[in-house]
Amino acid sequence: MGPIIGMSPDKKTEIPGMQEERTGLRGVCGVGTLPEAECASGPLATNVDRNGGTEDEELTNLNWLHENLLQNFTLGGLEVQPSGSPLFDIEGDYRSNQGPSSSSSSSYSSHSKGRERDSLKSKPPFSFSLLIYMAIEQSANKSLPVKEIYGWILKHFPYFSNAPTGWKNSVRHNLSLNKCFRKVERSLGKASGKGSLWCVDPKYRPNLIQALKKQHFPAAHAFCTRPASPPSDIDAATAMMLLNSAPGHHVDPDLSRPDSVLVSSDPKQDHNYSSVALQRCPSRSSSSSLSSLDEGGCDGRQSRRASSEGFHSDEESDLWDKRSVHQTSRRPPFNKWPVSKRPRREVKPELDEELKEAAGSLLHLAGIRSCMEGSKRTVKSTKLNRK
DNA sequence: TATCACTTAAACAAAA
DNA sequence: CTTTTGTTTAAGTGAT
Repeated sequence: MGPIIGMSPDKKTEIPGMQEERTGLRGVCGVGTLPEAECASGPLATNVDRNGGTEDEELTNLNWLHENLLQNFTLGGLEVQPSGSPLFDIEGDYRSNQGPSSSSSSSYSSHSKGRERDSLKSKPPFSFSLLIYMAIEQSANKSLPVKEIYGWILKHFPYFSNAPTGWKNSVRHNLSLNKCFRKVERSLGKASGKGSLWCVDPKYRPNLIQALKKQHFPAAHAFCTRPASPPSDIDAATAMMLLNSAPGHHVDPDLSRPDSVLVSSDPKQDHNYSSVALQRCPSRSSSSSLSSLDEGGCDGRQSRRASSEGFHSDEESDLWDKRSVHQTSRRPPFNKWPVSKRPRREVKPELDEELKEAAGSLLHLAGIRSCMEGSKRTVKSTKLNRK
């Protein structure tokens, strides 16, 4: 049954060391708790980017971070980026907006063009789960039918437009299996149409956000020990509650700033999308199965293997910690930087500077001050924790 | 080497 | 009847 010949065709195209990351995360970045941007179908973004340069990956990546995070990664605040936002264009077609991207993008722009094409070819550094999450979060109603999810992905990651259609299957597969996504009947809203709407289970949102951040830029969380805030919209309360309740999460109540970046102070907290063990989706049959262990109740047939589909809920309470820790590194974002196999831990001194800069801007943007110290500590503690 | 997270493929059923 | 959507199962890859 499964693929026998080394995965899908497109997979072959990607070179394990230099592919995905370059893609366009840019656009996506704005995800988080997106406000009710009304963009469900009208995506917001216009992107720009393409980062990924081939040559200067590190710098490039940093630039990417800088720009992206700064301009778009407003968790929760992201909102609709006017198409004018240069940085929000993940798509391959570097739309006209590449104007001088604001801030510091000088370097970026200089390279960006060269990389545009890359983003078209490279795979997004996000897992399907995150892509779906982003799509949903950016929708006006925070729920989308699969078709629109496809559309969002295509729009933001042109890579898929050329990829074999299998990715759609993967998307559906994820929707079905990930506990993070819930199917809701489409009653209001789009009256007709096939299928149901899919939304993110609020319980898992914080985790998704964390995961997203980690994938974006693993070191990003280190920049802020203190999470900024969730979006200013209604979800804020929920998100805060969730985050606060989660171990290590502290959300600044005030952060209603749209552009704040939400970061977990706890390194462990990452991307265990399934934070609190809970049963998910009542509406879903076995989907949740992701973890037969945890929600054994749901369906147990997905045995261990299936459980690996991601997002498990913790079987053991402490699982969250254990898993999240390494989950983070699972899909290294820009990973596979030539620099080293473990981008996250080994930060070169030069990079450090870059990081600091980026961090500074980021923090500034997020309205967070003086977290560098904290972040440093966080980094250290992270390391310690990992041990 | 085992395990985990994630991806991809495919079969199938149900709905539109 | 065809296409889309949703669910499941199986297997491969890569990282730890």
